[in-house]
Amino acid sequence: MTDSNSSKRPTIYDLAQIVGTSPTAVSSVLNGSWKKRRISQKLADKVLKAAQDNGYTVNIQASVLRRERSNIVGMILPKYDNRFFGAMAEEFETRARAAGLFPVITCTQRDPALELSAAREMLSYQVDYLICTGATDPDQITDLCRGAGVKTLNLDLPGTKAPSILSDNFTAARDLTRVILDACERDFGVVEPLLFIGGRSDDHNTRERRRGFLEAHSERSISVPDERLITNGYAPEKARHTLTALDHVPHGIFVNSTITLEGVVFWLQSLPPERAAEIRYGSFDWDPFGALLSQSVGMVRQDVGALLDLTFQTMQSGQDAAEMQLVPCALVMPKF
Amino acid sequence: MTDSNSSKRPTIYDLAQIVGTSPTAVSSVLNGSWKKRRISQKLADKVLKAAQDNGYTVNIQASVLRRERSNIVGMILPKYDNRFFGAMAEEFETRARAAGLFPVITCTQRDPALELSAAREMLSYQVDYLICTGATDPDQITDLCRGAGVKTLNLDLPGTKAPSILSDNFTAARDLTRVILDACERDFGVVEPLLFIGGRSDDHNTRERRRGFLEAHSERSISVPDERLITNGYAPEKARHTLTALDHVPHGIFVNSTITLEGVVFWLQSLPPERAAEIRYGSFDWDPFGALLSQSVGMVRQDVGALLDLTFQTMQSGQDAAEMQLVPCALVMPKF
DNA sequence: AACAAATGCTCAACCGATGGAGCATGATTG
DNA sequence: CAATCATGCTCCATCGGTTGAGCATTTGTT
Repeated sequence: MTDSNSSKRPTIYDLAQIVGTSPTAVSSVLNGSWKKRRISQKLADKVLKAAQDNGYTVNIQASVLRRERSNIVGMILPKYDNRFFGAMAEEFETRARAAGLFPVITCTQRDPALELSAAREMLSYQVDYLICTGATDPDQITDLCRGAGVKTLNLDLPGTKAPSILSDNFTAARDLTRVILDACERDFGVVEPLLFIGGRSDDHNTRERRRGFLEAHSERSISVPDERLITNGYAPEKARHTLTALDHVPHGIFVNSTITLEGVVFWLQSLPPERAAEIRYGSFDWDPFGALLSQSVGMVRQDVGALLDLTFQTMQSGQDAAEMQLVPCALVMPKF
Repeated sequence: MTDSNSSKRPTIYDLAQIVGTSPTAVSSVLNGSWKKRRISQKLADKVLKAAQDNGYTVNIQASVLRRERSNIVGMILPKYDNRFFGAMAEEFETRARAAGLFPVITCTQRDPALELSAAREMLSYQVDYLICTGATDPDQITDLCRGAGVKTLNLDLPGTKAPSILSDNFTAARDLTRVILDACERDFGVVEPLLFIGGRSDDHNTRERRRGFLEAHSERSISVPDERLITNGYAPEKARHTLTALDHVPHGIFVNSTITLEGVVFWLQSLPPERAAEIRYGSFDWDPFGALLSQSVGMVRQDVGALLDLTFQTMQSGQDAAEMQLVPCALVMPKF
């Protein structure tokens, strides 16, 4: 039934002994190449039963060591602390398994040094492919991996040396801006430049979103003064302090991330209710609670499924060129 | 500078050739055992430089295969979609790296079959230790791993065959219930049984929280009718439908998870404002947005840091007995 | 019956890193 | 000056699974 004496895990050599055959036969039965190797059904059955009975699990390390491909796909991810990255991780795992691959994810805390050492760790695992999500310096990682013959792909933030897949930040930001402008006009009869808050000006996505933000304003011939564009980081406290310190906050606010939104909402709650009621905001990235506040007029929800479909498609096609592919976002409107 | 010809990654054999020494010397320099092996500083420097120049990374597969310990610690996790599990994953990775171990996390979608196959996969990776977070059937996994000589630990949900580390759900739920009862009395002058919503009655944590909930009521001699205890799952839509269908919802609601809270808040937003203003809720598990709604009177925030400190401590002590250790939670009160 | 072809399996080398055993040197000691 | 010891390194077997080559034996063909 179970293993008799040894506390160690059974190997193909143990199973071979039990069944009375060679390790080669056992290996080929267990890895599925037995048909090609002309092993009889009868022997295969015996081996499978023995494996079952003895709780055999293949030693991936040994297996990968011998083969040329590891079937391991790595993903590095900045954080697990918001819905977007959480969904990316889950969907990545699901798709990898569906494709018969082994996913390995590690999170890098938005720290460039950690990103690099994480990439190195992935190489140690002999990953066949590395997906760099939201990496600060993806090109550096691409270089590192290319030296080891491993292809990479940049997800969510673009690089210049590997394929990049990201959301169409510009279009989504433009559409979201329109919605906020509409809401301000509808609810308060006001046509004025919105406040853009959150993100960093050196960040590709922030730049694209700001471009969409400005585009929607210029469509309506609204000019946006520089002080309405505040990109001093993602941190919630920063946003709250900024808003508190501002002597005039417009009716409409474009919030550049859910993490910044925390600060905005905190600030909102500190206002007298009649003042809070005069605010409308839209946020880039979706959060179930953020969407439910009454001042929320829309949220951009990135299409994680499509991003990852395209990622796997690109990966499996072997495409290696530094092309950028954009995926449309959904604009989620309040349900009531 | 970089590797000259081969697209393959350099091995210790390549470096040995480059430096003009033996693979053993290279290996011992790179893994730190060179002092003990009486390799000269001069040779060590040459090897390190060659490794640097050629972008060498150790082949974990080969290394693990040869050694008896892998230094890999596995964690299985139900989901990445809320702050609690996200924080668990991040803190686990941080602590593992700090201890010189390699973390591998995989998420199992609350699916018992996936949990088991994930555990099997972890064994394939030769993990030295497996942490089962929120597993539906942890004992089965413990059995599987024990057969392979791998110790496990149950985190967040207890098992009966391995050490279990979890939050003190009872105390936290009792304290949270007190706070909600207080709020209802203070704000509305009402003393009545609260509504308990969310979770499953076969789930250990839900049972403990319900026990705390009932304890707080009985302290005040409030009896709770059965229909006030609704544990028909965590899904947000379920909670919303239940609340909508209820002909009388009390002023105070005990929400058993942030995922259920989504449904509660959705329902709240659908009420006329004057009706919504008559509700107070507290929630088990913390979410930044959930905490900011005006009806929120408190949230239990599990102490992820302490949970993982204790986890690593237990792991490193080698303690193997099926003991249960409880970690106190924090009760986060609204800030305004 | 003679030969070819298919069937069913085993052998042995190998993947890359590791660690015990061992072998030259040069330095130290009685 | 032989014996002892420390120093600095190399050799080789090994971990467990994979794969090309190869070897009996059986089956099919003319």
